[in-house]
Amino acid sequence: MIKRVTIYDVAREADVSLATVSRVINGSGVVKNPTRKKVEEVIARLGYRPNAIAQGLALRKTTTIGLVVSEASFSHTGQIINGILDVSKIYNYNIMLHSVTDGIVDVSEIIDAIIKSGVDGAVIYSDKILEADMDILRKYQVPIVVIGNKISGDSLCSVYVDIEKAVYELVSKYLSEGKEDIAIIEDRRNEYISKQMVEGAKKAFKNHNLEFKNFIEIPSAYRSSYKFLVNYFAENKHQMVIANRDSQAMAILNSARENAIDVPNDMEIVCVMDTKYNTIVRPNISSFSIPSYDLGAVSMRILTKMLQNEELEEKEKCLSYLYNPRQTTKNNY
Amino acid sequence: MIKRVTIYDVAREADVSLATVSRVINGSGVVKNPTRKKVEEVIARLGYRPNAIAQGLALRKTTTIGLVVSEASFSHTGQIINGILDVSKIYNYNIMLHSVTDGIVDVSEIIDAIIKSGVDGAVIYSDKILEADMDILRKYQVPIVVIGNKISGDSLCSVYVDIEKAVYELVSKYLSEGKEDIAIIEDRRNEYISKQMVEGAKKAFKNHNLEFKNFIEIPSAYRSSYKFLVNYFAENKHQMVIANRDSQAMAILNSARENAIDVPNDMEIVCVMDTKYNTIVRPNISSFSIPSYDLGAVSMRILTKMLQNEELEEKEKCLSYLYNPRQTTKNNY
DNA sequence: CTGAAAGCGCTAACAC
DNA sequence: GTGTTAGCGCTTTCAG
Repeated sequence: MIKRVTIYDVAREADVSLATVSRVINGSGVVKNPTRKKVEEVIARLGYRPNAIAQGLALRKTTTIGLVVSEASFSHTGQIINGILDVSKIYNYNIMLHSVTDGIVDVSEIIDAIIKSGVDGAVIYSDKILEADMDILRKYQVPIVVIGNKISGDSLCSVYVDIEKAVYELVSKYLSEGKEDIAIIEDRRNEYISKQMVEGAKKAFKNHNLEFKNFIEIPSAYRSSYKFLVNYFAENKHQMVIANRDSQAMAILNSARENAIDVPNDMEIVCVMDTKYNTIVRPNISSFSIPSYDLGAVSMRILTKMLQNEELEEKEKCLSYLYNPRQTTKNNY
Repeated sequence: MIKRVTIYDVAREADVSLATVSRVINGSGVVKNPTRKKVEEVIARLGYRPNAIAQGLALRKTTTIGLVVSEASFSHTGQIINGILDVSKIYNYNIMLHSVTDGIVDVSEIIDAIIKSGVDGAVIYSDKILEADMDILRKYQVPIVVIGNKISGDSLCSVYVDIEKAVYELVSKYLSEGKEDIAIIEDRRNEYISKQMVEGAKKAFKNHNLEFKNFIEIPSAYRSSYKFLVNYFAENKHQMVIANRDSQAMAILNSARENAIDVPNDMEIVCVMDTKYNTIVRPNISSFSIPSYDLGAVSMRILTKMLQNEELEEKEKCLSYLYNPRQTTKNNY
């Protein structure tokens, strides 16, 4: 950021005042047409670009929003980011990206960076940021939209998919068909979702006067759940198993095949997150489709509304999922 | 960004001057210990955080770097982003994320945003940003690191993997075994890589006095290459085919299975990008492993060096790949 | 319709 | 050691 052409240069060159230049670049106030033309010509000639930092200082807003994610490499997260990026472009916001990587960064540093950078708002998609952290942000007047958790508050909204309900409905269906040996696989990378899945199952079981107990936790000794699952399903079998991530569902599928368990006839599999891999793998994996891109896009849209004090119809926006029965389940419903 | 506690508040409360406060928060200059203590106490009590925007203005640098990617949802891109994020945390840089999505954003807007935001530097991983665009950035003194293309210049470095060489070696190996029916699948989303792959193959063929001609282009009518490939391999077969993305390799695998083509005995498949899905799918897909995370991490590291005028051992950094023969190829070498 | 001037919050000479 | 002050580049009253 060495010497660049500034508004002074433009003003001098066009023989007008700073104020006038400022008016033409912002379209604020009235400027006579010839004056405007002249200024615009100089701007073009000099290749002047307003310095957003200085604007930020003067206006006390940055048209930048902070985005916090846990892990950028999941396809689901990528989609969310894409959604946010696309909408933010439309409303001319910049995105400051932060990630909560265990070990390298701790949450307090991120909070710090967010506050210092003076973002106008933030979108958070991460289990790792807790209520307490968000309190700090709110103290600094940062409007926040949370993705994935149903939560709201003064300057806090959320966009989520009701996973609990999804699982509840699915499990209920199976129970009413008399299939009671249903298991849910933990997703250590998404504790919150795992919890919701279990809640949904519990409710469904309770309705049938049964108790849900097949929550399969991944022992922490395993670096990847994949390894564990391949072992587990070499020795265990359920009528139906629900996993969160595609790779988990695939692990189950693989070990089923290796152990001559027929999917879907001996064991059915449903995956919560829907990614393209679910339809690439054979058999195609039945799954809910969680609208990742929309989660991102909608949350960004809501944030823009908050920032412009527009009316919000609801602070907790629930996006609907679709159930896509494919080849790992027996009944299409 | 409403009224926040400023350096003035701290100075007044601690009964010292701005300069002193500035000195303690920056660790610059010398401050007597009791004074320092007092200031630190006030800072803590008031919850003061320096405003990075104002700092940016005063210092004419932002400790923010711009990151441009084509598409955030590929696992490969996600890994690159993770690498960049981790390193940027270490050196205390913020990341401003931009994506070049066809239709929604055009490149000139991104260039504009980057310049206006006054980033200290930029990392670009996108085929869509051309030389001409980078020239503009350089005119504005933005040091740039490009990922994926071998390129360099005044304030321009790059980090890449020599895909051409990888393919050259692989193809040479096959040719020397007398396997000449080798095909390469176009990846429309990564034209540059496709081009390199073809170059590598051409050279290898030329060495054997042969001509490479099986570059399979995906007709633009197809929204996804997956569909096309399933059709193509229902009617065609090669001794060996090389694809770039995992989903393409899987498409080939699927249609091979459906058409009773035995992989690897009737047809071998190699994928360039290595993702976890390559080892999840059965048979496991042989592939090169392109160190995505490292591409990101190294490029960010180089950028920090450029920004601090540290010595750079090379402006075009080539990262090495590994070849992982798995179950879609016959020979392990 | 346009210009002058006072900040926005912070840093960095330069004094004291 | 610590305080004073002049910017950094821009916006926005308030006069004219």
